[in-house]
Amino acid sequence: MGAAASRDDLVPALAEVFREHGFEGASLALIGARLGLGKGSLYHHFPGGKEEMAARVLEAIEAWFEAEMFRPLREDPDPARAVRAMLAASDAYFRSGRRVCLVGAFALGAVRDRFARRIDAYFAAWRDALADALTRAGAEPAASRDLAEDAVTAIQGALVTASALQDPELFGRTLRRLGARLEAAMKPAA
Amino acid sequence: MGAAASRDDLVPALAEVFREHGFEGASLALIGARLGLGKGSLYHHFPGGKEEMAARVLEAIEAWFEAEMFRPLREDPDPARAVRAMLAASDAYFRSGRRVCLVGAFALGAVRDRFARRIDAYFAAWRDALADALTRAGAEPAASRDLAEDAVTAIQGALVTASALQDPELFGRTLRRLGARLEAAMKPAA
DNA sequence: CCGGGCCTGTACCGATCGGTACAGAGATTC
DNA sequence: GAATCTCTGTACCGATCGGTACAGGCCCGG
Repeated sequence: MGAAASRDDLVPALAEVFREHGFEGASLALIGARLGLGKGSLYHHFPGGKEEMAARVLEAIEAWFEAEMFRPLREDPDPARAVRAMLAASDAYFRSGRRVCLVGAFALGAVRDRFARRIDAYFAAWRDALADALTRAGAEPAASRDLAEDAVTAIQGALVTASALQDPELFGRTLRRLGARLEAAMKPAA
Repeated sequence: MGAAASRDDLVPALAEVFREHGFEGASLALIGARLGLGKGSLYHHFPGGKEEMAARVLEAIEAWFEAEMFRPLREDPDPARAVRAMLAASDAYFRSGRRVCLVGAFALGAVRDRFARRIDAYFAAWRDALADALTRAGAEPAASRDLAEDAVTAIQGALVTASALQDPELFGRTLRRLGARLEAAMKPAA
């Protein structure tokens, strides 16, 4: 379908193709068709081929999360607000469960090893940034780490089951449950 | 490596290959090598090709979960015990987070649509059986449904993040947190 | 000893895979 | 206006894809 109008839209469009078809399933023919580019152009912009395309996509995703979620979690003077913003940003980014997490999908597949460092870094940064915010919001450090792990896990799981059951609302319900758990932990005292 | 000794070991061995490489990544050459069979034998046992292989694998998985987890959840006269047994069975089946859920991996990929009914049925049966057990254990029906959805989601998410972070212990920690939440709900009164 | 299943390996098929080579279009620069 | 540089489409490469055809090995009942 639609050609990518601008060059800067190339990576997001690539991300969408990888999200929908996975790394192995996204053939160069398919990518070219979706981006409106022939192989010549593809290899001009990404001399490293598919591997570089995927690497650039992972890079862009990590940069987006870092700027929009992880940094606020670490630096916002109001950590509770940053936590709530994270949940809202998750709902927006994953299109309320209609979109899949590319990094999570890569983690389950055979490509995991090829991009191990980036995949690991993405989840570790998310977990650590959230734990930091929870601690700053008054939770015990140990409890914060536990809860942060729980939160990232719940979001990933919700993307899996929402996709499996074709039930996008499941994602919203999970975020609500998760929000309640996070709020409870952030209250300075029970 | 090792050839599958008996014919009955074919499907479990197939499942392992699909788990490790995904549907698209599991080529017939790879499958043949892992099962110690040539294409002739492969197509003799599975005339429908890869599609039938995957279908038989999903069938076998669903049958195992039905017998070992879902039915006990629905029928065990001691539902609380069945819930605890489910957590233990999950830990065993997924090798404490070292193994991935094939159904979940399929759900995230492009193959989802091809096996939509089976994937949907697997997760729906799990959720509904667990909700049934929780209700029988004294929880409110609405809370049971919520908690059951939460549990299946948490387990799937833990498999994603454990694989991503190469941290199998994350799976056990998630099961412990989940167990605590389930136990709390099963107490007849707070 | 022999005929006929069941099961197997192998050669082969057209299609598609990721990747390369290259010639030319279009704009820009002097 | 000629040279240059960026970007593009297309033809082509060997390898591999899923799948088919088929001949023969094995083992059985007769």
